[in-house]
Amino acid sequence: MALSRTRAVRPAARQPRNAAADRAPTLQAAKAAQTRARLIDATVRCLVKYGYANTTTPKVAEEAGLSRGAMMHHFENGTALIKAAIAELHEKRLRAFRRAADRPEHEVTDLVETYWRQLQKPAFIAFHELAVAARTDADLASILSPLQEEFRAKFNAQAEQLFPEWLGSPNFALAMTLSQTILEGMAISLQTGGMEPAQVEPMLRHLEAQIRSLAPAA
Amino acid sequence: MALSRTRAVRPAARQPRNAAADRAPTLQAAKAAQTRARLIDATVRCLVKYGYANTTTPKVAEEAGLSRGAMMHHFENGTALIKAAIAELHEKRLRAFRRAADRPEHEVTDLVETYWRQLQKPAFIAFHELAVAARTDADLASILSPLQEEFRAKFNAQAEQLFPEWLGSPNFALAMTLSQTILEGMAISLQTGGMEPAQVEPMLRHLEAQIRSLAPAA
DNA sequence: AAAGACAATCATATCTGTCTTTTTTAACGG
DNA sequence: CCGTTAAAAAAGACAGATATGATTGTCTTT
Repeated sequence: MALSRTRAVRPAARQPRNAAADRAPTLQAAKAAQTRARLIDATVRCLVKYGYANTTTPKVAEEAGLSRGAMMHHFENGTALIKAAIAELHEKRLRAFRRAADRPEHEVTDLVETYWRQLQKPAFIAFHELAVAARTDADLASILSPLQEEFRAKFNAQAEQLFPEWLGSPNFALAMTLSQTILEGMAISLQTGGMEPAQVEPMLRHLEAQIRSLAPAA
Repeated sequence: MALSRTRAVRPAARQPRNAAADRAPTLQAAKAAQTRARLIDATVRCLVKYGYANTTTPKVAEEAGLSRGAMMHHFENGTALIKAAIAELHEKRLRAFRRAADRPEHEVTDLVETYWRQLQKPAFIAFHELAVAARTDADLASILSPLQEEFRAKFNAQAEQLFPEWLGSPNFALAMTLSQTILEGMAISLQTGGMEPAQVEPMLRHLEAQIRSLAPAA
């Protein structure tokens, strides 16, 4: 996709057009929002199937079952589409954690299981695809970095709220980093052929034991 | 780079030409080997600087200080260049381990330190760049997969040889996977902005403690 | 003279952004 | 209630940029 900056200053045409426009509150043109969602979804699917580099506007349009012209009507350029997809992925990650936090039982190892399940979903693959691309793409990085920081902060806050007994423990940050590193590292290694799938289960159980041993006396 | 397969069947011209050719053992034209090495080096540098997707033949040629035409003289197409770079990276990884094994002192945690240092080098970034691209590029994957498996095997064999007391321990595989996952996961997270650098040291120390506690009674 | 190293150029393919044209569809007045 | 109309949606066409493989030409070395 390459995220190229628009050369000329477009005459400010076709602004993002928030679903519920200023004065016309309800419109059948709320269907536009649905189409936009369809395009964003197609973008994420393309990220997973083709990788960031090969996620081109024609491919996304085809994946969404639309013409490229129609697609450009909803997103003025490829950058806008990627931005929207990133925002969508980010919110999806946050929502998933909120859901997990709303569950009644809060076992220490629930976080591990929940996050691991998260990492199996396409959203994580797409996000990693973007994160890797951002390493050599300053524009992409400027979009992604703040969101990554926000996610880390909310992740920690969520965990702190779920397990108040950890509050103030010097082991808290370590346990968080350990969990994230191991789980995300495994997810990536699985995708890129770096590790054998048979090792996943033992690793999960070991991590759970680790966390328990790091926990302060309840 | 995209690793596209050559369409027509080239008339088998210009075979790889191993540095020391069959009968003409010594030639000043061994400079060709030097140029090839320069090109391979430039390729790795480009992988780090621009990422796999943006590592194009013009960029590599420029980085090597050669014309693209000259480059095509040494590597008939971009695929051949990438293949050579992969082989180079693979051998570099293996050599680094052999060097580490030749050192006299074999502390348990030496492996951690040594591997972690390895992961800071450009070679690992380049390799991960390739591994991620291979997820959606079957041709690249067919080249990379066997090498990854070979690396894993040699990595384990090396460790087993260095620490014979682990032999037969059910914890051995776990310790190996744990080390690889944590260290590689951290290296990637650092590159992609997924974790805070301040957390690296505590993680390294924790991993070392982990390995010690997994070790069988000496 | 012959071969290899190197350079320059050509032709093709694809992606991107922009512009123009057609089709659909919702809104409004008769 | 329905037909007209204007805007939105969709499709298509076009030019610029860039990457790629291939071809041809030049110069040095043996």
